[in-house]
Amino acid sequence: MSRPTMETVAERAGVSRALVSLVMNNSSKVSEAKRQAVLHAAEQLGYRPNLHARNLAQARTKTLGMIINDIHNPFFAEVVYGVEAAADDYGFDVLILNGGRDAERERRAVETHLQFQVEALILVGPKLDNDDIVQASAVVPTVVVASGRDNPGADTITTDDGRGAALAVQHLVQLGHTDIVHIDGAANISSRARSHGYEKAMRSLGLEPRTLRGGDDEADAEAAIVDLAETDSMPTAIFAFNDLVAAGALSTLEAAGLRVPDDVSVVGYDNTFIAELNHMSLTTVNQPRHQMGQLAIRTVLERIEDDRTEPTRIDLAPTLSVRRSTAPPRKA
Amino acid sequence: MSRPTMETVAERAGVSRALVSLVMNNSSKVSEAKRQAVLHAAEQLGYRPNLHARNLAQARTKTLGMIINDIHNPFFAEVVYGVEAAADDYGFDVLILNGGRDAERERRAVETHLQFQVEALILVGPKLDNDDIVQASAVVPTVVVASGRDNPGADTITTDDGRGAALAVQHLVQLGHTDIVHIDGAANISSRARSHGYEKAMRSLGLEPRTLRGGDDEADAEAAIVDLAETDSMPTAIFAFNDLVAAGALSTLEAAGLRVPDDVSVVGYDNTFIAELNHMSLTTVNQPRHQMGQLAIRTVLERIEDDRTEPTRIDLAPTLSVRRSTAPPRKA
DNA sequence: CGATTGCGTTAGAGCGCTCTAAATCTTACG
DNA sequence: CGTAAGATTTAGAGCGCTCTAACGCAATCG
Repeated sequence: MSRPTMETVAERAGVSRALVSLVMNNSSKVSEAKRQAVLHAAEQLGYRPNLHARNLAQARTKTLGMIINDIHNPFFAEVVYGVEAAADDYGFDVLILNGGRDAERERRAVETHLQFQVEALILVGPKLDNDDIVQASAVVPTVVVASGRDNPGADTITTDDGRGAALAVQHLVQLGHTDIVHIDGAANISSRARSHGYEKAMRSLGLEPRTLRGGDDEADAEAAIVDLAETDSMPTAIFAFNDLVAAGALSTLEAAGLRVPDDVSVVGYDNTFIAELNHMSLTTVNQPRHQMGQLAIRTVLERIEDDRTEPTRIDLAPTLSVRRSTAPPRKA
Repeated sequence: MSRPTMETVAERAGVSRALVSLVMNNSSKVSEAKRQAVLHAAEQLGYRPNLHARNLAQARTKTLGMIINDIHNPFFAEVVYGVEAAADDYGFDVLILNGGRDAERERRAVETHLQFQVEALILVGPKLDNDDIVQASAVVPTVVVASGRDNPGADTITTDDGRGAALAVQHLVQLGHTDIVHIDGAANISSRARSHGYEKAMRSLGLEPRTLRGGDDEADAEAAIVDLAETDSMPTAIFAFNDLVAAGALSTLEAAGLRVPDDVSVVGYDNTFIAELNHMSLTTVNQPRHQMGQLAIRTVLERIEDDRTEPTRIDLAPTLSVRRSTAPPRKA
């Protein structure tokens, strides 16, 4: 016994299929009597419109596809809230697929979304390389929410990672640090912009940059820190790719008998709630995530309407949230 | 210029539409020559099957709908990974909708999923009440991944929250605590089971339970702690509804000048990565999240195949992860 | 060599819905 | 009372795909 269709409802209500359709889309040109009859029949039958049929018939889906780098990372969660809130305002549904931090999985996710005929693609912190993104944006309006890299052909919403990194460096230098190491984000899309920013800021202040390979999260910081400890080249401050890496640094430093911020200052990036936790109290660079999500939707919907050709680039200003993981260096 | 359809591909390859369909579903009864021709034409045209059309025609979608309580909570993220991995094995796509910690939003999410003709519903930590869940499961196989509550009509994957709470209490009592307060999860689906477990465990050890209203996350712990501090009835140990609440407790306690674990011990629930962070180092109850996700899929797919009538109830055993937020109480 | 088999291919109906154009019913007006 | 103008309602085609049944054709067999 399969689900009731419009036909079933129409029969029950004693009207035509087309009329049921009108009621379901609450058209204004239906008499109140028939409307009630239809709604009543639908209710009784537990009728629910079949979105696939509707999408096929309408040749549009009012659906957006979002792919997030990693649901595990709270940074992305807040972008999602921004996206959803905005999409809701415009009457679009948002389908979320989890990239799982894997370019290949993301590629399949893009494919799935396209087959679902989403009207636009929102890539949050994609692992995909430029080619893939360009290719996707040739099929459907695409916006990348992330940072740094140029994404020819696709719109991007970023915060100025170079500036963010500079904020971190400046803060540390003002505290009196000169030996500042950066643990980067490895292959992460935002990594390059942040490390460039860090290096540029260091050099412009006459300091020698030192960048170590990190990654996405806690575990990825460990190797770098252990390395610093073992080679006896521990700096007085560390600027990490993101809050999770910073958290990992915190743990590993402590495990190595070093205290934060007394022995080493640590700065994170993203201002996730982790940084806010009193016990972490991590100085970090803040990105306006909610706003980024909203702008992503707005950008992509604009592109659905008119079709500009030049890509939109929105670059927001990061800010620094100073907490207790940074302090002046120990006097030598 | 709209997207190419099977028709277009068929023309280009000089075959019939049906043949293209066979190739796309890689049927074995297509000659190699034609197969190549079709694939080549599809490639050239950038053809991509329209899932809506396919779903309509097949009357099945090979898609599962998942609703998670809150993407912001890392606990759910790991369940998601379990679900996705398992679904992948069975060739099902998983659509994620964010409940946003709001019953009304979840209700809409269920509706959206049903309209998308998902073949099953996976509710992770739902805010929905029983009626809604029963109603949904009347339409489509539904599994609830959460805890505690009886959900007549729907399958459930839980960890035994009563047991988990007891583990926490026993641990604290063994350390010598007798004044243990519980901050609950308010309207959360798992809240009742955990607080019942706590109360039962306390009583069975001859101790008087004290339960305070909490909530889902950091912010929700504050009022409870402030209240304890102001009424001068601070216990020697706190058992929190989840890790986020525990983290909030940690912050607020510290802000009130109390040290953890010296003045107050704190136990969380969920063993999220937050608890693991060295700086948090939270003693907490662990749930096998990944496994829960996998079992959810298995359960729900089984129900799609045969249709048993009795609901499946899988109740997994929690474990305790002891870290540095618990210690013997200060000697009076 | 005609009949049989089986493989590869195709025609055509149908999935549940929307949308246009046309049909029907009211109501208003001269 | 006839008719034009609206207001409602409906028939029917079509969205892109799958699936069943049937078709053509080459290989096989007695």
